[in-house]
Amino acid sequence: MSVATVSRALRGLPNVAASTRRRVVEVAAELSYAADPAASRLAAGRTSTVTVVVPSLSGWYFANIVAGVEAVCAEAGYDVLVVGIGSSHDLSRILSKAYHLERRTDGLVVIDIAVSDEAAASISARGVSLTTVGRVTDGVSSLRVDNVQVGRIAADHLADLGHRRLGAIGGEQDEPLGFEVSRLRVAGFADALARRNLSFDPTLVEGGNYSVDGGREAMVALLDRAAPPTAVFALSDEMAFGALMALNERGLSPGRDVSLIGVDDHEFSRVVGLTTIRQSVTDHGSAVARLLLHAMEAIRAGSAPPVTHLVPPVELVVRSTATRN
Amino acid sequence: MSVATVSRALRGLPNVAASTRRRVVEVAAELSYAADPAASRLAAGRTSTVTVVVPSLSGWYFANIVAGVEAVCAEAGYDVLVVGIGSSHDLSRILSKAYHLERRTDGLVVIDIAVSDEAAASISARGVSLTTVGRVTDGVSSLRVDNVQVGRIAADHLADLGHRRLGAIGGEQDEPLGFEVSRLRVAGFADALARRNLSFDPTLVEGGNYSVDGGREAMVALLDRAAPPTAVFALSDEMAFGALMALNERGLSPGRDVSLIGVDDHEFSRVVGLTTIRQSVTDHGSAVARLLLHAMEAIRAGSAPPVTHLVPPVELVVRSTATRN
DNA sequence: CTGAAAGCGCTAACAC
DNA sequence: GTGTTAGCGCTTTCAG
Repeated sequence: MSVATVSRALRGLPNVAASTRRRVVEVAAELSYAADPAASRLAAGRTSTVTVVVPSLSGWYFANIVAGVEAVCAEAGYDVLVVGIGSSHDLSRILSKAYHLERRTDGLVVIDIAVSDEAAASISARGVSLTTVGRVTDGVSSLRVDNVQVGRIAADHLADLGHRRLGAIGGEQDEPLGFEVSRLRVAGFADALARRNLSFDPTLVEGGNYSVDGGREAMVALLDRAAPPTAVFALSDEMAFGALMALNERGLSPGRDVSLIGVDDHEFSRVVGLTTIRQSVTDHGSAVARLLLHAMEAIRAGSAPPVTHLVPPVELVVRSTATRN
Repeated sequence: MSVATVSRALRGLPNVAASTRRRVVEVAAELSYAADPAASRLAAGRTSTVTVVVPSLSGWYFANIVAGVEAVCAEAGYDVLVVGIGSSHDLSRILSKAYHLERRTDGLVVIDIAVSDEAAASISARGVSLTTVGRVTDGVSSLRVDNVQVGRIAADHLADLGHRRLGAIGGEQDEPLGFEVSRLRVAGFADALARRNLSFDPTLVEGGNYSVDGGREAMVALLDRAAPPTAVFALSDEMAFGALMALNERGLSPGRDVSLIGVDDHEFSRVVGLTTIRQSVTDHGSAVARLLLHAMEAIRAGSAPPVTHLVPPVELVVRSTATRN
């Protein structure tokens, strides 16, 4: 029996007699033989590897997305490569010709990092599939929550509770990784207030850098205003935790003195009774990985990959940090 | 100029005239040429890839270790592959002959998963370097905190505060991934108490599964005892957070009614004032990655890889959840 | 110090 | 359906 037949049989290609295939598979199992990945990569150009590009791995949000991606890709037989692009702000490193992206990976999931149309085109030209989370690029499958709606939900809840002087803790002036998330959430927040003819003072938005410390400092800054807000919208739970610290340090009680709402429904939100807007981050990771798997399958079959934009729901979770004014 | 010379020049091998090398490097930069990773893998057997094997990616501890590993490996020019072992309890999948471990990776960092002597031997026989975190195997470089000491620090602190009836929240009866961590911490805890002639009631240890929910349930179970402990040692901060929830639910105040100490110094510990024992997890990841880099370098140079066991320090961080009895 | 040539272990045309 | 034969793009002897 020739190597070619074995190769075909093992990969489920057509033009192999059922009986032949059966025997090959059987013997392969017996010998626990499988194709050398390095060799098939070189010969076929297929890597059986998926690459996740994240700004950082520490941080609840990214870690959970990656966990979701890893779980489904591993299940599907792909290796998963993790690339942290730290503060480099873009994808240029892995797009450089010398990096040989297409020799390293079959698919890319890019998390909360802007992918320009040119970058997407270049990736696709190399035969690499692409999906994004948190940001959308024309013609590439993506997953993102409706951040405008997130902002609206926060504003509506706070306004329903009778709050009129509202603040927010969000991204920095200099958005490090192109988090347009902050902009959208704040826009939704302001919009919902406007619809109610409530005013929103944009100077009551403090940068919180999506970290506990940043949230703490932002809350301190807000409390130091001449007229501090009676309620604040933290754009992530981690920043809300920092805000809680700041309140505690001043002897203020969340809910009683200042209302607070976050976003994420982090495991610890329950611990401190944080009212928040839930998103199921690990599920987002799994979902976007499945999108990628489909795209790679299509490419392998020679058809155009489907373009799907997933917008998973978010949900208000009422706990005790936001109360009637 | 022949391909062989270029190959040698670019990889810094000897037997290349300085002038030749200079020109090659120059032209390569100009063309942004670099060797195709798939091809060099096949030809040289070197992958320039490091694999991190973790029980899970969600969870603060693992995510941070991986972050540390990724940062230094990427810096050193290695791709980093992440393999979640989930509940499979061991490394068998990646050790199977068919997986071709040595064709996928140059080095392995295995986190909190038992590596038997045979497994280590098999890995090393394939020319793959190995380092571990949290557990140690003979002859393989590792990093772990002194978990016995962690337990002692907790016990000493609580005993110093006058507590005499102590409980602990730790691993499960059926240790899922071979966390001997729990055993060691509890052993150190009991030992420190014994040295002070204080008794430790082993039935006051409840499994908490290293999760918030698990910690909560464990604390509930402890509170339901006929004689509940006045202080409890949670073997991780995440479990301590769950314990805090349980206390809140019963209207009990941490510190005042029941003292609590954790382990990790999670970002969130400051938020709730959790007294804890700090370990710098991301640094652990970086440190173990450097160990691996050295080992791989040695292997490449044909020398025996050095075996180093790092035991980074831990540190008591006094906050407000543990107070005088 | 440099070049020629033989693989690394597969996959993909192309014949049969 | 199956076998044969070129490569995939490097690295690595081995001559020179």
